[in-house]
Amino acid sequence: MHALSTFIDGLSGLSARGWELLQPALSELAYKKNDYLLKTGQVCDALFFISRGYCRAFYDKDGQEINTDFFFENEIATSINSFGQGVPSVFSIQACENLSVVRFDKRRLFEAAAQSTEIETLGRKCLQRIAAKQEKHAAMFKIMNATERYAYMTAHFPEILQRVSLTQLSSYLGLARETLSRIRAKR
Amino acid sequence: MHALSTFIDGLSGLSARGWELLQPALSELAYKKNDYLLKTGQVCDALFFISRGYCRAFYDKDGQEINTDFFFENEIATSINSFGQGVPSVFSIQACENLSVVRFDKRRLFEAAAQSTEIETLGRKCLQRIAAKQEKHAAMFKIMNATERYAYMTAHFPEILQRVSLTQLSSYLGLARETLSRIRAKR
DNA sequence: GTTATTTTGTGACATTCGTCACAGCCGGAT
DNA sequence: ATCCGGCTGTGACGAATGTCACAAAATAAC
Repeated sequence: MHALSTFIDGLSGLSARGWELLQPALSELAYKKNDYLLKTGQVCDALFFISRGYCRAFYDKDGQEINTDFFFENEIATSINSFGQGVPSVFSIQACENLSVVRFDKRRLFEAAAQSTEIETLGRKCLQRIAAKQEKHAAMFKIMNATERYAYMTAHFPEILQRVSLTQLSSYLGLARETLSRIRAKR
Repeated sequence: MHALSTFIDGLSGLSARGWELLQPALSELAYKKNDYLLKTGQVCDALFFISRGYCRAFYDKDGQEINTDFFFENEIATSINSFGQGVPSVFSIQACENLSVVRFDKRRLFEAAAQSTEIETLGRKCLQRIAAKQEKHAAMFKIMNATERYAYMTAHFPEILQRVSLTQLSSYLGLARETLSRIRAKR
């Protein structure tokens, strides 16, 4: 739980009472590599705080898997659309390594938030961070070409480069594996 | 203000007291076509609820303007990164038509939220909607090619097609104006 | 240590897309 | 009516990217 409390302190913090109210919503879970945290078609009823390992969100386009996101330690993995609107998720979330997570149960989280403004604020800040990540990521595709996108990733998210295979990374950057390989070959 | 109250009711609603607390944060403003709501480099200290007209967010890539977003009636326009983190915005927001907006002042909004959980909840729901929009939009670039992106827009956001010129739309879809013109020519 | 399996690199070629140039069209201003 | 500016379409051509095929390298499994 230590990683989680550091994460929460970085957002807006919680009083002792806030923590107490939050407890019923939390559970520590372990996933094995390739296990699913969420499958396409399911309604996402939880947030997953990643404490160790990493996972990916991917979309199945007639048999071909396209990665739409990666979640590393101290990030929240979820489908915003599914979680927020209560609709089936259009993508899956799968562990890429053995994974330790803290699961936030949606129903219990909302109950806790209803009793404590602190927790409501925490949820807002968390969403703010997710929205900001998506805003930047969406802009990347409009502003940059393939070479620039790769350079941007190496400059701003070197961790992803180190831990994710190029095969997995290519679809996240919106290009073919071979193209990414050739971009890297040019210096 | 009627459009705003309908919008808020659609999120989570507000009691009479909530409305009263929110008032000091709100101001009705009019922008003329081509006026700026936010300029690159400024810190965004407000949310803009669009009640009439529409505006665009665009990034300046060495002289060339690239549209990253459009905001129509009953949407919230802002830079999440700048507003949330208090950092200078990397893009501008500009009126594409004469515009009527309700401005939410950041400082006063936070004061109101501190006094009322309702308003805090409203902020969270609003962010949730923005995050969901970005999540879908970012996925579009990874999952679809140019032709599919255009077809997706016509199917899901016909309003944008009707009101935004193809010249403006092309950069939003991540392609050259001429390419969009040719995609349309093929049936 | 050896064998599978996965990952990465590379060549050949087709397709898509961007860039430049120019023409036609439309609407607003005078 | 005329002019002007912005928007859209189109041709020509080169650059970028995708696809298919296969080999080399790295990693995992036994």
